[in-house]
This record gives sequence, C-alpha cells and structure tokens, in this order.
Amino acid sequence: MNIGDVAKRAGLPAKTIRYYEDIGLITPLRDDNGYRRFRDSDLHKLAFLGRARALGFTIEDCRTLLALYDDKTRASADVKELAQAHLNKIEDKIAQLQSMRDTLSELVQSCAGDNRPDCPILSDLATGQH
Amino acid sequence: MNIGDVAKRAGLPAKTIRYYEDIGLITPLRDDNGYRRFRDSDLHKLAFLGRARALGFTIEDCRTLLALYDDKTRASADVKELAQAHLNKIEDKIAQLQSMRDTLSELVQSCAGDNRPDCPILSDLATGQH
DNA sequence: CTTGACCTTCCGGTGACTGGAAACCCTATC
DNA sequence: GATAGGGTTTCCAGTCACCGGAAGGTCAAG
Repeated sequence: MNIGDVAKRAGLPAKTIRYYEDIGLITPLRDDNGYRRFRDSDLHKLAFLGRARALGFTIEDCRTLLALYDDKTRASADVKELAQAHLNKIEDKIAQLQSMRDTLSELVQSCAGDNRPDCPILSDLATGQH
Repeated sequence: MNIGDVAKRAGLPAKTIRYYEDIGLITPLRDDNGYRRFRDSDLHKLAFLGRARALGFTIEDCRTLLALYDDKTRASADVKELAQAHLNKIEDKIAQLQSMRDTLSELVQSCAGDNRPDCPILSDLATGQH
C-alpha cells in the first residue's frame, strides 16, 4: 500500500503519517521508486496511533503504549498507570476550562450586548473586580 | 518602573512582558541605559492581558479586547460577541475532553492493573472494539 | 573594586503537526 | 512520443504563546 491508501484506511493525513515515520513511530518499507510501502502491521500501528491520539495521549505516551503493546510480557499495571495519569491530566484540564467557562459565562450574561459602550466584561478585565 | 517590578505587580514573567512588547501589545518607554520604563498605563494593560489570558482568550483576542477597551465609543455588543464566541470554543473543548474522559475512564476501570499482560486498554487501542 | 542582582538582545526549542514549493513517478489519452 | 493529471518525494517555514539559556551591559551596596 502507498501512503494515500494507508491515509484513507487509517483516517490520518499523509502528512501526519510521514511525520510519524520521521519521529520513528513507524518504519514502512520503500519501493525502488522511493515510495513508502506499508505493510498491514504499519497500517495496524497507524490505526492504533490514531485511536490513542484521539484519546488525547501525547506522542510520547503513544510511543510507550506501542512498546507495551509489542511487549507480550508487559504488566497491565503499567498500561493502567499511564492511562490513569493521562486521565488525571484530562480531569485537571476539564476543571480549569470549567472554571473559565463559569467566569466567562457570568460576564457574558451580565453584558447588555447593545450599542452602548458600557461593558462589564471589559470592566472586569480592567479591574479584576465585578 | 523596571520590568522586574512590573512583572511582580502584574503577576507575569518578565519574558512574557518582553514578548508582549515584541508583538506590539504594549510599548513601554526606554531609559537612557536601554532599560524599559513602564508607565502605570502599561502596568494596567499588562494586568488586563493577564486576566484575559487567564480566561483563555488568545493573544489576538486580547489585542482586540484592548482596542475595544481603548475605544470609548465601542458597542458592548462587539465585546459580548467576542466573549460569546470564545465561550463557545471553551464549551466545545470541554465536551471533547469529557468524551475522552468517559472513554478513558471506562478503559481504566476495566483494566485489572496487575502483573498479567492482558489489558483491555491496549486491546481497545489495537482494535477499536471493547 | 568587586560582587551580585538586575537588565539587554538574540537564538533555539516546545508539540504535533500543516502548508507550500520544487521535483520525481505513474498511468492514460491523444 | 508528448502531455495531462494525479500521486509521491524531500525540505523549509510557520503555527501558538511563550521559555531557557548564553553573552554581555548596568547599577547599588559593601
């Protein structure tokens, strides 16, 4: 398979696939004309990567996950620990965004949104006071 | 005031303040020795920027917000629209993270986390099936 | 006069790509 | 055989909002 086919099947842009090769996540073969030739195992890895990335794992996490996947003697505890740490980060991020949302939502609601200049959003930003 | 004082008062790193000057958000004066000299208005702007950034506005949003703040003939509707658009983005982001969290949380819970290799987290990543 | 705390600019790196340029390859049609 | 249109290659630069560090200038205290 050439990169275009793999891109379609894995649901990843060709650019991204080349990038993943650059950073050593995959190592497709090469045809005589220089084109990358992807094995099923490459496609499989790319799909794995796509799903891991969709869950928000960093590239370095993905590298570790792939290694764990390959290591048939891994302890599931190692995978779980990585996933739990990532989950914690996500929850922190959610909490942070919710806090922003709450503040911002109040500000937006308190703003008349008409053609007068008075604006509690700007006042708040300017003074830190409501 | 020199940059160190302003940094303390505005709660921003000196590096960030220099960066904000670079991209034209502030234009402090200069002393004969080349040191930046900050007026109260600069400090005020920096505090404004710090709060806007803490609410997650992009730098370009901040630029617009500062301009609106300076424009005493603005319509509050313009500010509100910007803030509402940003709020929408935050809510999208929260929803996306919550979806990740839900999936990931299920996976983590279903993983024994012992020293055996069987791991539903890896299985899911590998196949996309639970 | 030296020490140490400031300050300056400049360069490079971050994460995970994305866009674009210039060039090569392959297949199909005229 | 020429050409057109797709696919592919590499490489370089840009994204966002900074941060770290180097090399050097400035200032106040002891």
